[in-house]
Amino acid sequence: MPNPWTLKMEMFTVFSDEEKQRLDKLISGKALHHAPREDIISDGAHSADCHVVLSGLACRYKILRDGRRQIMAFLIPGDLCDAEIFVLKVMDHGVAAMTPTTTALVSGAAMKQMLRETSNLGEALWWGTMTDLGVLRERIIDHGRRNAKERIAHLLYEMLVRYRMVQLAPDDSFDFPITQTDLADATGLTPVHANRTLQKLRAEGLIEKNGRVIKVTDAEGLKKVAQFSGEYLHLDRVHGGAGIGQRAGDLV
Amino acid sequence: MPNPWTLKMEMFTVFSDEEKQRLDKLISGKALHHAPREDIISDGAHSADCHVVLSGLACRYKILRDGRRQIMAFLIPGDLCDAEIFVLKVMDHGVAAMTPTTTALVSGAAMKQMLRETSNLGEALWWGTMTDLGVLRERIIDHGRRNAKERIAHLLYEMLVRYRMVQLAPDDSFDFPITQTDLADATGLTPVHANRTLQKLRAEGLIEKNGRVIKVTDAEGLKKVAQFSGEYLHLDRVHGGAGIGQRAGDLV
DNA sequence: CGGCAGGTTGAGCGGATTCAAATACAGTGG
DNA sequence: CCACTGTATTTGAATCCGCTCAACCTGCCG
Repeated sequence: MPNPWTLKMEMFTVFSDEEKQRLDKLISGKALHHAPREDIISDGAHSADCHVVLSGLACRYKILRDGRRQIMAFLIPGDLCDAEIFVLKVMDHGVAAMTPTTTALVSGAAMKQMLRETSNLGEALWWGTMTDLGVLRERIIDHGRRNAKERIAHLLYEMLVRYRMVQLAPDDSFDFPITQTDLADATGLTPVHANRTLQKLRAEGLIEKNGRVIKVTDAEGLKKVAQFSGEYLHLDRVHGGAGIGQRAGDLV
Repeated sequence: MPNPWTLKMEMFTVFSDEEKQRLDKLISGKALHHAPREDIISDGAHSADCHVVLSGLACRYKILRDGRRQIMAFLIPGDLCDAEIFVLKVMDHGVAAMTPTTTALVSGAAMKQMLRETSNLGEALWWGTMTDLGVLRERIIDHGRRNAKERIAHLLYEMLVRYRMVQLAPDDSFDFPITQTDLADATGLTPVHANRTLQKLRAEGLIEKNGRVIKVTDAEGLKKVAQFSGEYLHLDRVHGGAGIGQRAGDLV
């Protein structure tokens, strides 16, 4: 089973065996274990190396002076936590683990060099950054122009697609053990309202929650209420091989 | 007077004369003129080259199926419209002129090469992309955790700082001829509510509007209402020279 | 002068918040 | 095994921020 980082980037390109091995080697170095609520990188910190999520769930967040918190993104296996370290002095937000999470510490120098290459690897890293931008823009639309129900539906559907990318959504269900307070901080709602909205989505038979796992019982329905359109994830593998395996676009 | 693109990037680094000339040359090619409301790049389009705003005002936007519009970012002189063209097949949003706008068409190949360089230029381009990410994240906080007044104040203060970067905010006033409907689409409010909120900011003596130009009459006050903290713009010139000129951090 | 886009104002409504209390649940230690 | 504790979820009721709808005003341009 390939590592999630490779899996994710293969949504964009096709790697040679050699390239895959190179990626494997990069993340096979030091693995870090983070307890829930522990910062993986703190706001204002700097690091020479960067972190790739291997398992678990993390989030980008920022806390305002008056204590209000906003979660700006969820990070799942395969996601890069801190691409900014290559040029910026300090992080302008924090990244924290939400569940027990493991990350691979990847040499900043090696990453930087890879980004500079004209290769599948360099392109794929770029693609990751650009789709991160796309995801953030979509979140702005969520908050600005979608109501509570659409907003939560959109977030959940996006998570479904992203989990599918790294093959962690068997049967349209995925491990997503966040509290409703976390969900509220991510969607810009209050915990109470997040709760009531979630109940509606369940009542309409779109999703189910069994403990830590979310099961999307009506993917098409959820997609429809969310007005989801997956172009912003750019899952159109450019150097598509001869029909081997699943086409990336089929995931949305 | 240096071009705005160079000016902006000099908030991050210090260019040699040679580097400045190279930038000048890059944007001295074809200049494009765009009428208000005209797309500079359309959603779904692809281009081999990319656009740098030289004058005027543009925005990134997306329109939902039901007609709702969200403006995700404003682009002012010095801003790069479409860094994504290097790796992505198509734009996942549109960029439109809001006023008569001129852009320089920069060769995609030349840009791509520059990004690959280990040089001040390459770093500066990266910095631009990373701060774009920061700005988007801040917009998410705006929408998720700030009320109408804080939100508009935050946007306006950010615009002030960004106009200062390219020396277009003499006396804390800048040309920002957007309609209240545009402002509403950017802040996730309705035009009516944007109007009332704007009135409050004026009544409190924080801003003034004279025709097309916004004058920030009480910068400190506006900053306070907005709970503005400028770290996310990363205006800390790394290779700072011997105290020549204004320190970038003084702009926030 | 008429037309039109943008700005302003008022009144009523509603989605989301706030505050508060009740319930469910998991872990811990006696 | 159960009482105890802290955390998360659920429910209710009152309130408010921002929305909707609609009218009116203003400045600009043909």
